[in-house]
Amino acid sequence: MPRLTESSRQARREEIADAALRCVARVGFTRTTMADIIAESGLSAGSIYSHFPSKAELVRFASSSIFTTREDRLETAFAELGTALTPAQVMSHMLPTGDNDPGFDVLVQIWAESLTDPELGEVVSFNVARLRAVIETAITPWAATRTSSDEAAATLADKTAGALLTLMQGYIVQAAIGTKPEVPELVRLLVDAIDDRR
Amino acid sequence: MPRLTESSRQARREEIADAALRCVARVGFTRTTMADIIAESGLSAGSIYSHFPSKAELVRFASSSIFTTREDRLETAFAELGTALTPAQVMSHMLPTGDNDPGFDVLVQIWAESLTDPELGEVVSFNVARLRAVIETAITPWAATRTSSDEAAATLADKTAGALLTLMQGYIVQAAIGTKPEVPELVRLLVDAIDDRR
DNA sequence: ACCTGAACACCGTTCAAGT
DNA sequence: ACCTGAACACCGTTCAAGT
Repeated sequence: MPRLTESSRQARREEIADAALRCVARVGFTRTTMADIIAESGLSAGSIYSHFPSKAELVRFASSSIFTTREDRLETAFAELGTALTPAQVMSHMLPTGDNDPGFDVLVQIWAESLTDPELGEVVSFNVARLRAVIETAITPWAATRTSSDEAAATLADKTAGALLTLMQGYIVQAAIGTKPEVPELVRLLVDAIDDRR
Repeated sequence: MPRLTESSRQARREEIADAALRCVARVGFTRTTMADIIAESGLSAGSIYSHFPSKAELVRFASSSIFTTREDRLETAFAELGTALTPAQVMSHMLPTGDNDPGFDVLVQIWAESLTDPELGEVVSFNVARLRAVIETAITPWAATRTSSDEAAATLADKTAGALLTLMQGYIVQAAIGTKPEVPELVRLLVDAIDDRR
């Protein structure tokens, strides 16, 4: 059999990863079995292992594509919304309130898995950094209106992006394990509660 | 062999759970194996299975004791600090900044596991509710200073407790997977960023 | 009743054999 | 080169046999 071209090798890897993601959507991350993925992909065990050296590596690949999909969607949304976004608007767009986003469950499971899989940890770190950069870019115009120099604006945007990320992670955990908070109310309550200068 | 008294049965269950928790501290939650727990406890497989019907049940028991320990510690700390706590002070006490708390990793792993184990999900829900109640009690005097009726104070304390919980969960995720935020700075940044009334 | 440890079923991975 | 599927090693659980 002739060697697959590089692009069809890549396509095959994505086909396998997609099968894995369909399993994850159905039975959860940790509970997804190689036998599930084998059945869902329609390939054989050996074939899958000729494309991925291990289940862990497959999971990393699939996780990475989950992150990338979210980040790309967000980047596009921010670009379309124009440049005058406040942090609160950014938060609202990152945390869609309508549908029961099954992706949140998967995110929490990936975070947990990354704590015992250093290589997956790197995938997570990389993507947290990218998401942070996306947020930072989106709020930089806002930061510029509150500071006097470009440098100060960059610092504020950077640090604020980190804080928003932390709040967003809390929202995701809360949405996954319990009730999904209302973003505007959450924000209002926190501001009322925490600002000790009032 | 005579039947163990109820209290020594209980003691044996805790002995096994403690062995499990030592394994979790060493190799992580998902990666802990029954063989590890068997070796660590010094008992045999059959013996452990005469005290717990499954690994899942053992994990639930151990998880529950992790939560209870944290909640008890917090309740005591709040009681000792007196009744005039602000939400920001409550946050600071829930998220110790000094040591590299390994418990945060375990919490994230328990949250993830609870998403595919409904019974563990109940354990988590129960303990989130208890933690929320502990926070609510601690901030009720503060809420009373900002409202005109007891009823309004109770509502504010309840909703604020939920918001603090969400922020705390974000902090825990952030601390587990990346860099631990500084609580005061996090709070200040969020307030500056999010309050659209300024 | 409580405990032991060999045995079983299941899941991740490998490998000899096909095309 | 890519694929197949039986075989292997490992892990959760059971069970006949001990005290």
